[in-house]
Amino acid sequence: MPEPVRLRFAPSPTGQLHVGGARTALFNWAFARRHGGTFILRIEDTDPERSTREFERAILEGLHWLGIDWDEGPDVGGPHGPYRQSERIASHREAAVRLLGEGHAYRCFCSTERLDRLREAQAARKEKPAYDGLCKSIEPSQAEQRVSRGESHVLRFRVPEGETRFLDHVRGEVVFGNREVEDWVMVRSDGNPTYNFVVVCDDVDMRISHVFRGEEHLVNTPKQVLLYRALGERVPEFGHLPLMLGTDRKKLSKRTGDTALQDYRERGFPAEAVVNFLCLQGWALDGKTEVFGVADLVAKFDIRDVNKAGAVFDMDKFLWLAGEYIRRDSLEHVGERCAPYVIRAGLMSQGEIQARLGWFLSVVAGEKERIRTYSELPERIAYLFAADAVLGYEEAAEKNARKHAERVPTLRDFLDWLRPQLSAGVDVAALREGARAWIEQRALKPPQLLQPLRCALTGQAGGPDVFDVMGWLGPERSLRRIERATERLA
RNA sequence: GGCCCCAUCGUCUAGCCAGGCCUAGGACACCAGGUUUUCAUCCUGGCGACAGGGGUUCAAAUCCCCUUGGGGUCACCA
Repeated sequence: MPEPVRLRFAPSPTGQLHVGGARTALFNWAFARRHGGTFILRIEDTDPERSTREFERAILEGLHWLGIDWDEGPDVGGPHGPYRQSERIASHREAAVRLLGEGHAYRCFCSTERLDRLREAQAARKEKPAYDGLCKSIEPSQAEQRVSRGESHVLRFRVPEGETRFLDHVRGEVVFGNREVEDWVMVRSDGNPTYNFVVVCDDVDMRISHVFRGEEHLVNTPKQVLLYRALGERVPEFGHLPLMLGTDRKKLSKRTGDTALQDYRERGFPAEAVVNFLCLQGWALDGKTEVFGVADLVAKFDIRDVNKAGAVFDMDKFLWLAGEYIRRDSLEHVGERCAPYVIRAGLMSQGEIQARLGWFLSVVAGEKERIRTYSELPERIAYLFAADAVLGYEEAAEKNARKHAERVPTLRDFLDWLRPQLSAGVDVAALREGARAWIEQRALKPPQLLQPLRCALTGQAGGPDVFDVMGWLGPERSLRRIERATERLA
């Protein structure tokens, strides 16, 4: 284990934090914490066109939401800052000049047009598109002259002969023939450095010991290893995480579903469930335990236990996990999390929830084991807020009610019994017991009363105990709904 | 297409590195039954995989090779 242990997560603020990126961050963080190392957040904003502070903020917030913290970063500072690549240009420039002086890089004056033509021709001949090295052999002095004349150019890395091998902690030894690695652009014609260049410069400057990232970066690694060597620096340990796949088995993309962490947050997935699910994509705690938290991850995570094969994102399992967390959570907390969705749906205001917190929590308790995400609550309890006179009946609910031929007389009889019971409000427990006796006395099967009653009160086929529902509705509304059902279910 | 990576139930995975303990374990989903006034929860059971072919070995899911299949990547994006 190289010391000190220093890992980083380096997102580019050109969009929302991707769930795959979130998992990468999580694994890097867990490894750092497991080994008492340092976890660093670095913002890769070298693409000024697409990078925004807005996205940067959203990414930081998303990571915080997952419970990931960092020891060094753009917001907290640290001894190896700045932590935004755009602010590290001076150091990049210095490295570029050095590489150029030592012959590890050269100036390339080829125009974009020539490069395009080159690639076209190569494609036509079914060759791999790659830079042909035209400018490789230009004398440095001659190159400097052309530069002083103001000729536009880029800086390319001079890839040596031979092959490049490195040990990947997920995959084992990986070998690339250097002929497959073209002389890639380090610095653009506008003077801005490219990703493959800065990532190495910054990882060197920040003394990064382990680089764990998505498998899509595997092919970049030889370029970077070569650069570390040219710089005379220690090559970090690598680990390329398997891709997260859509149901089409391709890299998870917007086409196959929500890819932004924020989407899941907005859909009301508990953060702990997201973390848990992300862990399960490519890693397992012990092969048996499915539900576990960050403490277990930190205690057991080993990069060598990460799977090599890509993992298909299984929404069913994700939803199951989310529900599992909600079921295990406290009523108060679930209520608190659900409240914004209830408000957004226009069911209650913040003030109403506060004023009737006991009532609200009772309703939440009734649905807690049924919802899988916080956002599922409003649609499930909307019937409580509907006007009694226009409450709609779901098809399945009405079907269940109409199964019973004697539904209307039964409801009428029940209503006669119920009215006096409700004169002093709803005592749910007493009502439930009373109704049970009532059913028994008439030698009815419970569904004969309860299914029409459920339809009358909720218009839904499923849901919590009907007597709880009456408690929530209160006496007047309960009676009104049952009265109306004696007509509607006729 | 070149290069690189990968391959256990439909899906996530354990087992593989250190070959026998594997009649391949768990979970999601699905199906059946039980509990419940319905739905959900919960409980029980079922379905269901070592991609194919060669080797190595007394013994292979585990090691090697080939085939097939899948994926990633081929920018002055990151």
